Amino acid sequence: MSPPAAVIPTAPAIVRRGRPRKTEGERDEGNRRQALIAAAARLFRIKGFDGTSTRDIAAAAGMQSGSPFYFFQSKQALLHAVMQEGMAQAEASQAAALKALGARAPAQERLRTLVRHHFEVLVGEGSDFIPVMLYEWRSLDAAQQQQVRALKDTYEATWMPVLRALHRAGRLKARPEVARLFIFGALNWTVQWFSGGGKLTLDELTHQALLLFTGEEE
Amino acid sequence: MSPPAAVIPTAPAIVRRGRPRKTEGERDEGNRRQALIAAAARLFRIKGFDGTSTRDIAAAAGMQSGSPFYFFQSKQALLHAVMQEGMAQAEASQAAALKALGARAPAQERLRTLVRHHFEVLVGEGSDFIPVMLYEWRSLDAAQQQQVRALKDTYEATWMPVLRALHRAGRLKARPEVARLFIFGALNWTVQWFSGGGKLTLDELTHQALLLFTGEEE
DNA sequence: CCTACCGATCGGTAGG
DNA sequence: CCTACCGATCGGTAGG
Repeated sequence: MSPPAAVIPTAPAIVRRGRPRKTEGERDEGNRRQALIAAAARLFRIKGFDGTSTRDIAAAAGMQSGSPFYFFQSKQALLHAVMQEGMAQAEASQAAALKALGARAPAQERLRTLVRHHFEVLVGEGSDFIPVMLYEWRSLDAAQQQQVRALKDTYEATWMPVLRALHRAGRLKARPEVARLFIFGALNWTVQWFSGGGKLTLDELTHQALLLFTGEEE
Repeated sequence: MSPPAAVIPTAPAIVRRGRPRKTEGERDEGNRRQALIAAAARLFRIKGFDGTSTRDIAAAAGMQSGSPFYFFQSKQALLHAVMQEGMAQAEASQAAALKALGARAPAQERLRTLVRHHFEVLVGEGSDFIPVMLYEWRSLDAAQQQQVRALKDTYEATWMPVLRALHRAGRLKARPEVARLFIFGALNWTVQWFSGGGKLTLDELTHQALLLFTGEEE
C-alpha cells in the first residue's frame, strides 16, 4: 500500500550554507560507488541476486533507498559491475601470482600456483565477487554475459598451456579441455562447503587437489 | 495498488449438479500434487527459487494462482518437496545401478557406475530435481536443510568405500574424504556448462572423469 | 545524494 | 481446487 497522501512533510529543509565541499564531494563519488559494489557483492553472495533488495544494499552502504539509482541505472547494472570488478581483480592478481613464480617454473608448480590463487579468490578474505559471478550468471542479460564471459575466458585461458604441458608429460590423463572444466568445477564448488574455521587450510586443500588431478607425489 | 473495491462480481455461480466425481477426484489428487512438484522443479532450475513466482508454477501446472496453497503450506514447502522427491529418486536409482553391476565388481567399475549415474541425475532427461537441490539450498529453513541433508549424506556415503578401496590400491592419491568433495564438485558443476547438444556424450564424459581422478588406463 | 512517491508483483488467505 | 482479495515489498523515478 502507498503511504497516505495526507501526511505532509513539516520538517524544515536543511539549508546548506557556504560553498559546497566540492573537492571532497568529488573525491568521495568513487568511494560511494565502490561501497555500493562491495555491499552488493556481499549481499548477493549471501542471499542471491533475487533475494537481495536494492534497499538492503543501500542500507548496507549507508544510503537511502533510492540512492543506488544515482550511481547505477538498475539493480542488474550493479550486479554487472560486481562481476566486472571481480573478474578484473582476479585476472590481475592471477597474472601477478604467475609472474612472481617466475617464467621458468615447471608446469606442476604453475598449476599449484593457479589452484592456490583460485582458492584465495573463491574463499579467501573478502572474496565475494567471484562467487557472485559464478552463481548469479543467469541474472545478467545477454550482452552483459558476453562481456563478462570475455574476462572469464581470459582468466581460464591462462590455465590451458599448463594443462597441456602436464598432459604431454603424462601427468594429466584426461583431455586438457575437459580437464579444465572438471577442475574448475571441483574448485568452484568449494564455495559450497569450505569454511575457514575447519582444520583444512588452503595450502592443504591445494595439495590434495594436485594429488587428485595429477597424482603429484614429490 | 489493490483493485478498486467498486468492481462487484456479477457472473452467476456455476452450480454443480449430481454427485461430485469423487473417485476420479481422489485419484487425481496425487497427480495434481506431482504436477506441481514437477513444474516447480523445472522453473526453480531455470529461474531460481526467488525468481519464480507461485503464479508461474500454478500456470505451468494448469491451475489458478491460489491453488498451489491447497497442496502446500508455502512456496518453501514446495521447494522442500522438490528436493525430497529428487533425493529419494536419486538414491533409489543409484542403489539399483550398483545392484545391476553386481556385488563383486572392482572398485574402478563401481566408481564408473556411480559417476555415470550421477551424470544422468544431473543433466539427463527430465532431471531438474537434483540441480535445484544443489543450487537452492539456502532457501530452505534449518529444519528442512537438516532433513534433506540426511538423504544427501546417504547418497554420498555410498561413494566412500569405493574411494577408500581405490585409495588403498594407489589409484586415487588424494585423501578419500577430500577427494569426494572435489569429485562431487567437478561433477555437479557440469550442470553449468554441459548441454546434450554438444559432441560430448555422458559416456565420454564419464571416461574423462575417471581418467582425471584415477588416471585409469585399461 | 535524499524525499516522497508510483505501479507492479508477490506470497498467502477466506470462503466456498 | 477457484474467486476475490489483502498487506507487504519491490525496482525505479521526479524533483530538488
